[in-house]
Amino acid sequence: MTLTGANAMIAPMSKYPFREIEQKWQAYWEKNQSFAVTEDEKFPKEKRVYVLDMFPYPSGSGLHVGHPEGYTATDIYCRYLRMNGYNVLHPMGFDSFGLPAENYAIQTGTHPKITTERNIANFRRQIKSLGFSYDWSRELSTHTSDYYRWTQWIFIQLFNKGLAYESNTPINWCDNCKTGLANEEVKEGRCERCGTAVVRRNIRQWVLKITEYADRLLEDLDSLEWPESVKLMQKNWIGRSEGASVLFHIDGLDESLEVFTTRADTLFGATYMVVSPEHPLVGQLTTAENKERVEAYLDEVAHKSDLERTDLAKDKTGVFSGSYAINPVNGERIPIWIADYVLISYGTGAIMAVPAHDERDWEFAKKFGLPIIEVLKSEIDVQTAAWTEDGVHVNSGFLDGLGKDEANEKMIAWLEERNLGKTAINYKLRDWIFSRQRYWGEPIPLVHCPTCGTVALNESDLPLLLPEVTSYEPSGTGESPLAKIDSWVNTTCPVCGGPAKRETNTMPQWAGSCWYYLRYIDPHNTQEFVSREKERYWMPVDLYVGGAEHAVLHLLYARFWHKVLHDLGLVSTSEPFTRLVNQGMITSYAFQRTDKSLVPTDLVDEKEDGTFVERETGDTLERVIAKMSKSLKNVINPDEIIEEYGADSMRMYEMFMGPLEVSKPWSTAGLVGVYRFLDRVWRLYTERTINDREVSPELLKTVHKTIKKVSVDTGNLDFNTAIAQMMILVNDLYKEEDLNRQVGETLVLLLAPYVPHLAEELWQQLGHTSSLTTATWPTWDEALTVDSTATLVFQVNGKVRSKVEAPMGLPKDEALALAKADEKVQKWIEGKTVVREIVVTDKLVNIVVK
RNA sequence: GCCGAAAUGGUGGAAUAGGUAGACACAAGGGACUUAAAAUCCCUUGCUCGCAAGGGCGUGCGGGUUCAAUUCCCGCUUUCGGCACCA
Repeated sequence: MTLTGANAMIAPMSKYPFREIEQKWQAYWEKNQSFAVTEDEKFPKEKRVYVLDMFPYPSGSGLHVGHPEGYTATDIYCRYLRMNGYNVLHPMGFDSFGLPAENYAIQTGTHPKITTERNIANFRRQIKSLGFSYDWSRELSTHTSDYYRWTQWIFIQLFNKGLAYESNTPINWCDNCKTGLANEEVKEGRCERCGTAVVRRNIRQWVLKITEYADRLLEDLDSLEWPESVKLMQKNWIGRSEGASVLFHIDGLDESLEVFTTRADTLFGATYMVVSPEHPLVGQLTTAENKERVEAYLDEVAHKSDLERTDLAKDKTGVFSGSYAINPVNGERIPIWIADYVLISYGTGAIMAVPAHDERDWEFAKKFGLPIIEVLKSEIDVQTAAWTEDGVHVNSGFLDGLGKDEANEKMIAWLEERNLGKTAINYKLRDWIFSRQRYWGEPIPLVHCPTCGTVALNESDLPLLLPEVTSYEPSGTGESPLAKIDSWVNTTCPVCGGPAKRETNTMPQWAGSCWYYLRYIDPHNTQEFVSREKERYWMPVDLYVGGAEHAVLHLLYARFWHKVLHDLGLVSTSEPFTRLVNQGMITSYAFQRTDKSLVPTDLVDEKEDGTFVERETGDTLERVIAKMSKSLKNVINPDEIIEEYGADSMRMYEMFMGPLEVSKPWSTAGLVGVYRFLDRVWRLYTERTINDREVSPELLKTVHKTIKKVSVDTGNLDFNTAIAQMMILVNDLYKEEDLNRQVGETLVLLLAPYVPHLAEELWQQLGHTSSLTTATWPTWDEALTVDSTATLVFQVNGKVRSKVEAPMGLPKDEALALAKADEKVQKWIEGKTVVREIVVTDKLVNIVVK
């Protein structure tokens, strides 16, 4: 019983010697430095292209089949561009600081550098085994001091520009492990390692002022050729909203509460206010008789995990502070409540509540018996539900009868006149918390001096090396392991020379990936992070391919750094990545019981009729598509695929599966189909006579159509349809007795970007002594791609009744006559009245009858 | 809940300035070769009624626009991805 549906291996049975071929040509490319590029001035600007892959984190589990998908796509594109006369920069490297290596170090005591470099070696071997045309002389890893020296240097530029500041901000804290946790270490509100509920704890952090760039990060999105969905995600993440800030005086206190609202026009309906539990005025607002209850509430909130606090389904909670604010439009005294549905991180941390027209405010008002006043004419009773649609203003004094925009404008003008409010803009985007209390990251190159304050290291003192430590455990105080090394922490101030202490925080993993694309341009420069001239030669990145999981954070952070560098005059472009393509995820098949639980693939049998059963119980299972995961035993290992079928099959199959951008399930059976195709190609050249006998006009047409389709599709990254067309050509060639040399050469050239090893080998067997890497892409003759006849479809009332082959460009009246003369058509129009006749040249004739 | 993407044969997918639905491949079936099997080559293959000729149905579901809808419009359903009370 085979398990084809579960991706069992199917041993190939043929002679196509992919192992020897692939080893031979990989060695050839390496020896000849075939893909090393220089800033050659003979290429004009428009013939220089920078094609970038998102570099991988070298994890211990090795390359996933998802990695080669994007890498193959860019590789094909690069090889295609080179054959079309472009100078192509195509580098690869490793994003090698990061949590898994550190956690492994904590468990085993192995230095993260050792595991990381071992993993890099494995990744490099795996990537090279696929024959990608990277310029390996430019390889970089973010954890090396040659690299992070410049990451630190860029940080100093940000610091000197006033874009870095210290702030106490909450982090995820595990009381048991005595350590801060990254978001990805928090699973369902609990510590991933020990299961303890995660609490929030304030800690001193370095923060970068990305919000200062919010508007530009938003506006410049319009200039980018990125997927609309990614642009939209970034837009929503930045979350610009226009509204007004309004001041509410607090009754009996010499203080005001400022709120941000997008609907100042509903101010007459504001019946209470809410401040976030972390709001700085909470203490002052709380009156003596409410003190106990407020404190109990604050305590309760502090002990809630983020999960509990942000659970949308939960009941609203809150407590009355005892204080009242004055609604500026009508002088009403309205109660001030404290509730955790108001976030300190957005707006001012305080809101005016308009329960009649806001879901959340309505729920809260109902629960605590607060008044609900309709101010927008509603189609429902606002006492029974919130009315969140538009309506003309009622109960709103000078706004009555007005629509939303007009009322809003009038209200803001009214507030401005009295100094009670003004237009305001708010962003969801928050400043970027940039420090981590970790070992395996770039040390932040700052020193805390008792006399000079916090100062940056001199640039000549970079790199600030990551010191050796004896233990990778966090310090237990929330500080990084670096804080435990007195000899490292105690230093001298770079300004006054007096005793000072080093910053012990390290940078987040994002730091290295924020600028790596610039370092590839000039990776061995010891004087600058990148030379001006080289930067101008290559930037911006023309095509950037990677997973959609980086749609927001990495791409937003990198854009932010790039804009800062641009403002400092250090890079020439205002955006780093002109065109972005997200490759889809490669999923796998999984097997589902009727209760929707999944069964690991190795416990499934496929029956003769193609259905699947659970081996132990014999129950029928449904085949579904799921992410590859270790627990489901449906992970495909690229090494095994390359061993069994070769790198060329792997490359071409991943491109043939479907469009690059969509997610698609891996099927080893499908891979075998591509393997068979390559084997057919091989035998075409090795088992047939190659001669110069003239080819038939039909075959010549297929050849030119193929050149055209493969050229256009490859340029558009539509690889699946390009491959299909090459298969059509090969099928046609199999109908011939021998192989025309020129046609054979053309096919090899078209195959070259897709299956470079096989193509090089065939090219050599055809007698060429130079590598395909310098060959010229074939051109097509448009005249030879045009068909002489077209299939005319005859429809009666929109239904296809007959088809004929007719000469191209047949005049409409002749086409119509042809249709009317058609026997089958006549049968359908016989005895009926023709009411309309539609002729589409070379396509169809539609006769409408009654 | 909100935002986004998608839904086409047994399977992956092709085709949209509206004009032959199912290219190419997998799987399945048949044939050739073979002592036999594998490999290879050739053929068939959306469903359905029919001996056939031929007909009917068919691109998630329900409507609409049109001579003509996978494609455009309105309303749903489901799946996947992202975000989490954003005032």
